[in-house]
This record gives sequence, C-alpha cells and structure tokens, in this order.
Amino acid sequence: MKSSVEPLKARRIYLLLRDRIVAGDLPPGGRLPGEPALAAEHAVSRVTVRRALDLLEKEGLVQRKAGSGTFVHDSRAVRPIVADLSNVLSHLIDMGRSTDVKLLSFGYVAPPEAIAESLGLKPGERVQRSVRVRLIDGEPFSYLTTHVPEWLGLTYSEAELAARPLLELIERSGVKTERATQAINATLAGPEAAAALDLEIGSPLLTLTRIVHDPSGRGVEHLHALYRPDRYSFHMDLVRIGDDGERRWSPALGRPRAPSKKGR
Amino acid sequence: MKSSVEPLKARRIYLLLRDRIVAGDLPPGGRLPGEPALAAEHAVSRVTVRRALDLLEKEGLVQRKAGSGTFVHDSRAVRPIVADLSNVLSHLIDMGRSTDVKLLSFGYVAPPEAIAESLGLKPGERVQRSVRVRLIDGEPFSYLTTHVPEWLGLTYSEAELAARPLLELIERSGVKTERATQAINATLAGPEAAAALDLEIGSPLLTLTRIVHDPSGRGVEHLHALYRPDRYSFHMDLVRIGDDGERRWSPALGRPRAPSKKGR
DNA sequence: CAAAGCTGTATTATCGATCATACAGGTTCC
DNA sequence: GGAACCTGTATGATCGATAATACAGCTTTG
Repeated sequence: MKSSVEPLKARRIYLLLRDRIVAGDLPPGGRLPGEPALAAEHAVSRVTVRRALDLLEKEGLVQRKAGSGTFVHDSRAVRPIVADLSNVLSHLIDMGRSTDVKLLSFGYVAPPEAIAESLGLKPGERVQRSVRVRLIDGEPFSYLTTHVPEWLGLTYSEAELAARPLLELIERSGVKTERATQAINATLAGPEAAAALDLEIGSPLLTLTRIVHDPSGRGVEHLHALYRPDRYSFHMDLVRIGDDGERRWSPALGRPRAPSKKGR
Repeated sequence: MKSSVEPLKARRIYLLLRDRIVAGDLPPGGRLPGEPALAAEHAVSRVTVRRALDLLEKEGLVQRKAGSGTFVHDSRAVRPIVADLSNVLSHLIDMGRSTDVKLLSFGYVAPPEAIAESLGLKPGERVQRSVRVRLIDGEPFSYLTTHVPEWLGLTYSEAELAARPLLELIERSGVKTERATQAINATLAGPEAAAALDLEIGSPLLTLTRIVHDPSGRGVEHLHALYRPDRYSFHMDLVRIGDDGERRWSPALGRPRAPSKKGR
C-alpha cells in the first residue's frame, strides 16, 4: 500500500503553531521556542521551520526580531469584523455603505443546475451572475458570487450593482424580500477566490450560502459568500429558554449589542 | 523577488474541480472532461491531474469508470448533518443522545491565558480540559475541546463525561446556564484534529467557540468545536423585519422547520 | 567586553513531486 | 469489427522541497 501523500511539512508545522497561538496556548507577546528547538522537536530541518514561521509572519500572527527571537503578535494587526447574527444581512447593507466593493465579473449566463433548482427557475431560464469583492480599509475580506433571475437582474445596471448593495436594488425593483434560508460552512480557497482575497490557494474560508425568496416563495437571489476567517466571523449571543425538560439555546434578539468598550 | 511557494499543483486542481462540483457547475451524474483535456487546460501533466482526481474519488465526490470516464457522484455518500441555528445547542444535546462520543483526553491543567480570561478565572485557578470526538454512524464529524472551571468539573466523573452531554452535567450540578456567546469561523485541520476526524492535515474545518455563563456572569464552560464541513453545517431560516427605512434579517424562531419535501 | 543565543543567509545533497512519454485494457459509437 | 475515446499503469528525466551544515550579524545576559 502506497503511503498517502504528505503535502508539505512546512505547512504541517505552520498549522501546529498557528493552532497553539489562536488557542492562546502561546500567549500574545510571548516568545516561542527558537528555530533550532522547533526543528528538533518536530524532527525537521531548520529551513522547514523557517518556512512555517514565514507563513505565520505573513499572516501577522508572529513578529520576528533578528538576534532576539520570534514573538506572538499581541495586537493582531487587522481585527476581524464581527457580524452579529441577529442582523446578518442588514449588517451587510451597512457594510455596503462603509466599505469598498469591486465588481469582478458581470453577465448573463445559463445557471448551474443546483442554482437553477434552488431559485426555482424554469428550464432554459437565464440568470445574472456577478462576482464582487468587498474590502475594508483597502483589504479584501469577502468574495461574493450572486445569481439573480434574468427578469430581476435587468432592472438595474452593472454600474448600479458596483455601487449599491444587491438587496437594495432588488427591493427597489418592487420585489418584496420576506424569507431567506442560509447555510454556514467552511472550504478551501480556490485559485480565483485566493487571488481576489489576497490569500494562498488552500487557505481556509468561511462560506455563507443564502437563498432569498419573495412572499410567493419565488427565489430572487442566490448568494455564495466566501469570507477570510482572519477578517470576518459570525458572532451571536444566546439565551437559554424553555422549561427544564426542554431547554434550548436561542439567539438573543432585539437587544442591541453593547458597544465595545475596548479603547483599541 | 522569489516567487511564492506553490504548495502542490495537484491540490490546486483538486480544489478547482471540487469547487465546480459543489457549486453545481458540474452537475451530479455528469461526466467531467477527460484527464488529457484537464491536463492541457491547466497546463499540467496528466499524472498530476490523476492525483487530483484521486483525492476527489477518495472523498466520494467523483466515481471513475475505466475506459468510460470520471463522473460526478450524484448521491453524495454522506449527507451533512444540518444544525438548525434556532436551537444550536439543544440540537447538540440531541446529538449527544443519538450519536457516539469518544473521550480522547481528560484532565486538570493550568488554562491558557485566553481561556482563563474568557471564563473570568482568578490567576492560578485550574480547569478541567477534555477532548472528545462525536461520531455519526461510526464516522467522526466533530472534535470538541472543552474547558470547565475546576470546582465545576469535580462534580462529575470522567466516565459520566464520556456518556452524557457536558451541558447536562453542568446543569445537574445546580449551576444555571442562562447566557452564552459564540463565534463561528473556519480553520485548517491541525495534526491531532485531522487524525481524530479522519482527514488530511490542512483540510478545512468549521469552528464554533462558545462561552457559557451562569446568571451571575461567571463563565462555566468554554467550548471549542471543530466540524467536518462535509458532514456538518449550520442552517437557518431568516425573516425580514422592520420598517422600510430599517429593514433587517432576523432568525426565524419558534416555527419548526418544514420537513424537507425532496424525495431523494 | 565576551559568551551565548537568536534570526538571516548561503551551500550542497537528497528525496519526493511533477513531467513527458509510452502502452495496456475497457468503453462507446459507427 | 474497428476507430476513437477513456482510465489504469509504468518508465526515466526534471524540478522543487527538504536536509545538513556553516557562517554572518544582532540581542541579551553576565
């Protein structure tokens, strides 16, 4: 039996160290073992350890000081944007107003089968497909692929899509958006997403797939979003409800989140 | 400038094809381009294309037929478990009752700084640390690392933790769990998690970090969960609420999910 | 200052991933 | 049947990742 392929030892050590850092095992500001020590510990060459540390440094997780050591970066340069789940999408509309959007692709195509089905399209019906990237402070953090039925897509122009949130354009057209279903998952960055998000191929990404329906149940928007996990994550507050036999967690709604007191 | 490291071309092509498959671009049951065609398209040797296809086949995404071609597997072998967000945690209690749990590690340790802080522990206070794996139909799908203050952890035994959901044990001890905050994100599998979840190192994982508080605000549980995205994902229904000027999405609560109508 | 430790850099050697090519055997279609 | 495709398999050559080693320059410590 051929042994399975080992995809880069450097990557393995990078992952190990990264886990220990984000888990708080190696506290911020602390110095991690020297390169020779790490090399011995993992039974690899020092060159390989260095490449792992290169990756960590490029992500801003560690800071190297020649002659001194390698330290866990305490104030992570870019703080992740926190998306409160109680207003998942409105937060995105806010985002659309306070961040930059780059439109990478725009056009009308025949939809993939899965998307046609989820939107409830008739066979042969075409869709508008757009790919956008959102940036915060000039840095990309999300890669959005949307599919909208052609009849709806035609109510706005390419320039409008580049400037305004898609949901706003949809509602402007008179379509009511009442319900949506969404799924949150994880994947690896493919070549296009990696390039757009300024990442290595194979980096982890948060995914959000949302299908928006109008009151009649007709699908009006299929959104596939990829997020850089270091710049974006979903947060939510939960409260425990129900009687003893049937206690559950439920998202804490309505209550606006207390403003962050951190001075930064 | 040295060009950045390209970690395995085979992996790159694997990711490309995988994306097209899960996006529905290559419809289930369909045949994908021949190996020579793929090799030419990506400017890569056929051997490399084969290794990418090997990965896809091992994940059950494609099926190869000698002499005929490579086809997208239409009935994906393992369906992801769907976690409805309206009862994120109670669903986990249900899981705990209908799935197997393996306890990989159990003990009392000094907590990492980040965890001590999030639980509001006094300096020097120790915690119970446990690592568990959940399996569905004998297949692992989640890797759970929990930290509980020592005084609380001592109210149950290692054997009880292996048999019953942790939150149940906490509540049994008389501690009231009222509030929790959680964050959903994505990472790559490190060596231990990869081994426990039967994955390659560097596979993508969904992460859930939850901190449970009692009514006085004291932290009683710190949970770090890693999920295999092919076997687990978060789903939720949203409704649009609010007046025109301030419309938002809100999780649809209470209403039990309509049973899926798909025959399949 | 000097010793010890660290990161930064370079060199050569080895091993694995990838390439280019060729051929065997199955499937599809005419 | 036979041509044209496909996957499965094997070969030797090439290139990149890793190993082993050495040294320069900086920082910290005594």
